[in-house]
Amino acid sequence: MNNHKNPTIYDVAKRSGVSISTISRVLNSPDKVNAETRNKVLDAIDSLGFIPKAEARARALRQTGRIGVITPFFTAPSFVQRLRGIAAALAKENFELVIYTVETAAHLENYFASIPLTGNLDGLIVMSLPISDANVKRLNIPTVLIEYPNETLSCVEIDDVAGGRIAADYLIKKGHRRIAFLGDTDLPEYAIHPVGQRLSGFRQALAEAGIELPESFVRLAPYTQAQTRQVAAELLNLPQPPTAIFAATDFQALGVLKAARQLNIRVPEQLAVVGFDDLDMAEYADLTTIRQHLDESGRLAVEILLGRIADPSRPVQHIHLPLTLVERETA
Amino acid sequence: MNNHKNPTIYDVAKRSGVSISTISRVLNSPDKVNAETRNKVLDAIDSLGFIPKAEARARALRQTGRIGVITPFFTAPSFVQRLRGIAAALAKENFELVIYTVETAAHLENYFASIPLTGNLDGLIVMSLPISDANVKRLNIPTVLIEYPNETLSCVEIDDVAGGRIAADYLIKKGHRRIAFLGDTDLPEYAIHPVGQRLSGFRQALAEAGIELPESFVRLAPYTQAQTRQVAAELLNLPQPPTAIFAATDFQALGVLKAARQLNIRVPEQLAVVGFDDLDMAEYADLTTIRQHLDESGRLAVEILLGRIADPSRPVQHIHLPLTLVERETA
DNA sequence: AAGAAACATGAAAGCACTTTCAGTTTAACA
DNA sequence: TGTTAAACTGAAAGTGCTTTCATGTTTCTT
Repeated sequence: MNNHKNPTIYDVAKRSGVSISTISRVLNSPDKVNAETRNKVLDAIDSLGFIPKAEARARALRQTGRIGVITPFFTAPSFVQRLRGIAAALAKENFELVIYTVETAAHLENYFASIPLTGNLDGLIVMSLPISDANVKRLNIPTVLIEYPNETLSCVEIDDVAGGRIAADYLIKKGHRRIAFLGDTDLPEYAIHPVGQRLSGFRQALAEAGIELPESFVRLAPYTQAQTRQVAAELLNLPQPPTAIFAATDFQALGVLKAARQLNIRVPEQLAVVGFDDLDMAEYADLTTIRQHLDESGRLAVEILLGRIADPSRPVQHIHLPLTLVERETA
Repeated sequence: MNNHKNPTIYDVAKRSGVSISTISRVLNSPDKVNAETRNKVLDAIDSLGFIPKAEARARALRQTGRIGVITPFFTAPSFVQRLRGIAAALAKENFELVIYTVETAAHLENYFASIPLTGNLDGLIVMSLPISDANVKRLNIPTVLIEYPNETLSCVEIDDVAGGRIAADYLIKKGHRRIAFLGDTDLPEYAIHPVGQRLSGFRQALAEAGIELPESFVRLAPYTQAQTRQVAAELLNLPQPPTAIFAATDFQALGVLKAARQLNIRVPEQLAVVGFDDLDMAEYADLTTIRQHLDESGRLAVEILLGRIADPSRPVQHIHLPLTLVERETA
């Protein structure tokens, strides 16, 4: 009857003509069962391909650890690259990787409500997402935050403000005076907004150097190639166009490069472009950019987390990953 | 009494003065419970430190709400894009995504040995990895293969041979006669080799059109930008260089474009380039390519898998995703 | 104000096993 | 042959949770 389903110990019992108790005994204390009966049962188990589930589960939950990652749904390449660092570090340690992608604020709230209770995890990494103090309090497992600071939790932070400064300083040093900013507007309410920070560092550095940043030079575009190109083109078609553009994201920097190419503007001679992230793509495009060590940030988060799991008494760590300028051909 | 033990929902029920059904409800469908009652229950849960036992839940539910994906370690962007499709589809259905990354053959074998026993998954997706008949037999949960055919398991297949033909036919139609192929050599023993198939389709189509494919026009390079560029440059520096190159992968197509740019070879006027995959990057680079609907393949695999989980009597499905040529600016 | 519809809750029946307890065999021994 | 201890085995009572069904309560119609 129950032919190709998942067999239970009832099926085995029927098949071997004994009661379920005996099956259970064969499994758990074989010596208490008559050898003949035992063999009959074992045969039945084999022929049915029976796998005792509870036991398997128990073993699963004990032997291999599970760590969860809550991440914005990975459209942006930078998330993926961080995730890659996490996966790499985890694979080495024989931990399972459970991924929770969030697409709405409710989604996120939901995860925070249920994961600590029911997630069955040994540790949690929250990637590029904000977490309220209330939710922090609810967390009953070791947790590491990436790209979001918190007093009581370990974090791997990126100093986006400093990143903005680095970009500005570099462009200023190169002699540029008309420098524009291009960021993204995709700011779903549940996400964090590093772009704003990058802009603010950028602003500060320009101000300190006594360089004006007209509002027409600060542009935001949705996070798509087409729209970024469009906005970049507007910038470049200004009567007094910028001689340099700092894009808050490599992905958008690529859009700028593309727009420049279409307008026959030579890079870096007529237009310097600096990105942010140092995605894999940046190397392909020879993009000068601010590297934030995406892979590394993931790896580091895992390291801290596993340390904490192994020894919960370890102190909370707040790590600031250094940003570095990668000088390539676009600026 | 049961003071510092592991509290159960019975304890919570007693503490909050409601029945266990209500506890279960606030855990699983909070909106079905009066807010006041819910808060009482939540308080009790908090103060008891109650954590529902996953095993009991899984037993009652007869499913775990977790589906696993075995994937090659995601260096190649195409894996990630497929994964994205999977994650998107799964999140909608409220399933957890557990990722197992494979880096060695032993690793893979290991997963196949342990996952059926211990994985405690409702279903499994095996992405771009081969699976032996012996391992197929061991699998005791619904499984869908991506990019690898199997008689007894559902699969989402890519017709790489046809893809190679499409590329060749297109370039031939465009008038090219000296057409080269650039594939990758990173063929770890555990992985599948779609590039070989693409080459073979490409070869066939050329042969049928009576066009010669000299061995010097078939080049393989490791899957890195630098080495791809190098090999592409060699191809382009041949005394009789090709007028078109079919790269087995978008990632490598980008390398070719880059090499051409460095050699001041105009694309598509002097050199046509066709890629394969249609990665996000392809759009940025305006690359003409063979689209294999990566996201879609992931989504589809999930759909089939969940269908099978819901109703195991559904027949095995073998889906061939259509390949389409996306004509952009490089050929 | 009566009846309908919508809500909120609890009782109880699973789910797939484990374990205790008591009954039945069997084998050994006088 | 009759006892008896040892060895087996099954019935049944858990285990912690979900879910259906039924019963009470509200709230809404008209």
